[in-house]
Amino acid sequence: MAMEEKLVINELEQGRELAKRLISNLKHTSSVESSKIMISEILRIYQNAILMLSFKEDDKNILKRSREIEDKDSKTLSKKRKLSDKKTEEVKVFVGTGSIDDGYCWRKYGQKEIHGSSNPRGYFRCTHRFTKKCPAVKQVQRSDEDPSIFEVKYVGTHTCNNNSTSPKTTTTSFSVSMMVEEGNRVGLTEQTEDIKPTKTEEVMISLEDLEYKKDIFKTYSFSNHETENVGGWKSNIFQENLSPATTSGSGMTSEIATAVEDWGTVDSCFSSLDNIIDLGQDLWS
DNA sequence: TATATTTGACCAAA
DNA sequence: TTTGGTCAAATATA
Repeated sequence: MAMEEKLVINELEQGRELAKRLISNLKHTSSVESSKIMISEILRIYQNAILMLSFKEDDKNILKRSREIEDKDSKTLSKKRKLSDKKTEEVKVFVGTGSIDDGYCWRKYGQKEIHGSSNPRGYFRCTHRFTKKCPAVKQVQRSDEDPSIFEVKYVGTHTCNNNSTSPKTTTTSFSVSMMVEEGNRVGLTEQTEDIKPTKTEEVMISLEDLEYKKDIFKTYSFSNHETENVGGWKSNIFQENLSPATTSGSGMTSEIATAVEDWGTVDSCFSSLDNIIDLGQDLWS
């Protein structure tokens, strides 16, 4: 049985146990608050399980689509713009919920103002681009229509297998405790998708959805730290309004730094997700 | 000191 | 010529 499946089962079992305790609670106590907390936990656990399954589906989609495009011919490369060809050779498409943080390490290498868009687009490459010749690239841009939504475009296939041992090693009991500590948000996430029928498709992910993913990732201990990430890294997915030049920043840097410090036990590879999430929390507050 | 981010410049496609 | 994507030097951070 795959690790992901075990984790999902573990989540569901916890949900069942909590439901039992809730029943007992309702029989023997009159504490409405404790019952509410349990209901909240149960809903979160099931949401976790759903999202974990979503991740698995995403992986299948990636593999399927990558195979479809793999046989394209390569062109002669100029010294620059190496990645331009990758767009026609390998396009990873994330469909569904689990897409923005796939457990890979991303390093920002550029940011551009996009014509007709009020928000800049950030360019990220796999951290292992040079060490493992991993060609994966992704672009992240805040939606004009809804600033709380990020449009994420994945280009290229990971050859680093960086997430092969990722996340999924610890028990989920920790996740529950983290969730309780973090608040009482309950209910299903609302997600918008915009799958375009082009070679590169985009997925729009709500920050609320990311918050739930953050909860999930906190359930894991990340043991596959690459040596090049030992020191950790702070990357803000987006920076805006720092300068009016072709590239600009967003004033999120300090928030991100704080966020990463507060989440020190988590693999730095996930800091990009954390950055997005923290921005989202700012939006909510 | 090593690693990550910022950002102006460069390049190619449209 | 405009625009999007990338490079790489400068800068920031741990």
